[in-house]
Amino acid sequence: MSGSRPFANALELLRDAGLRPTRQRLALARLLFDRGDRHVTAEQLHGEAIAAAVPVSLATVYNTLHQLVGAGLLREVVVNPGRSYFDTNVSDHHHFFLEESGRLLDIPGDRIDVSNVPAPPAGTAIRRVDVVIRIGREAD
Amino acid sequence: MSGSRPFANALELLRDAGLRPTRQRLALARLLFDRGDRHVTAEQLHGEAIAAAVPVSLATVYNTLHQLVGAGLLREVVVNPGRSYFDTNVSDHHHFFLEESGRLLDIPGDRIDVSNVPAPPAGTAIRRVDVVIRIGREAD
DNA sequence: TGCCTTCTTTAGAACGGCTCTAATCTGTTG
DNA sequence: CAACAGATTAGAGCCGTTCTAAAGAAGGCA
Repeated sequence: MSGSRPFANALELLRDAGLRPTRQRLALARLLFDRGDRHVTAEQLHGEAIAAAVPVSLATVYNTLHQLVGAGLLREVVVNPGRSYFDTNVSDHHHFFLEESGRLLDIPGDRIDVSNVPAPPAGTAIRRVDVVIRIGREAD
Repeated sequence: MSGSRPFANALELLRDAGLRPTRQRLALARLLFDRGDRHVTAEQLHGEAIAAAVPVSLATVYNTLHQLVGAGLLREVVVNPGRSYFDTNVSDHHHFFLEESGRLLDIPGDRIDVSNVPAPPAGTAIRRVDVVIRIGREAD
């Protein structure tokens, strides 16, 4: 009963990120990080918080998500115009995107090799390499 | 003076796609395909059409862009939440995305190797593999 | 403990990109 | 040239997200 214990961690996690551990942020952090890797939209998370009897406004959900992204605890994944996903897995990895259902699935970073990448333009550096494999029903 | 001549092609291009060559569609097709590979947003294209004294509504720009995507003549690129880019290069290739300016740069398909890709879930097939290399000012 | 400052939360308005609607217009076919 | 299907349009509407200004909580310090 130790290791990456979730409950106590939400507090530390927020403190380490320099965020005051408020009721709302604690609840959101737990919803996000207590169940392993997740891909949630702001609205989903908001719904879960409400369902868990934690009244949080949508604005706060967005604020918190962006703060966690800023702290490197969350990653924003863009696969769909007009909707952002937030990924609790911040390790090096990529995604399958199921176009029909809008679901995301992780692909471990070591399961894909991206090689032979050209150098970025002068004065710029690579921030991230995103591989999105769009999949759909077989035989379209 | 032959080959992929632009002007005459706009007509053919639309007919081959099963789209009536209307004034608006012809103008948009020329703006899109007469200058080599481009990455445009709907609003950009709309602005160009207006500037070229071709009165087109934004709704028509969207309609036309989607029809061209459906015909395989254009490709939608999603890198930014809340804004779509349309890419006139439909060959196999990938992108640099300059986060500061919002610009896209093509990377030829043969300049990147994506290998060792896991099989997609049963009953699904890969539709496309998108690699987006996000770049920013050096030394962040 | 209570006060004070700072940070956080909030409802609701606002925003931006995109889509829809229903009326008008234009290409095309016979 | 008539007539119909398809295309265009202005403007309203939609949806995810952000902004605003005011009220509310955390934490520090006397």
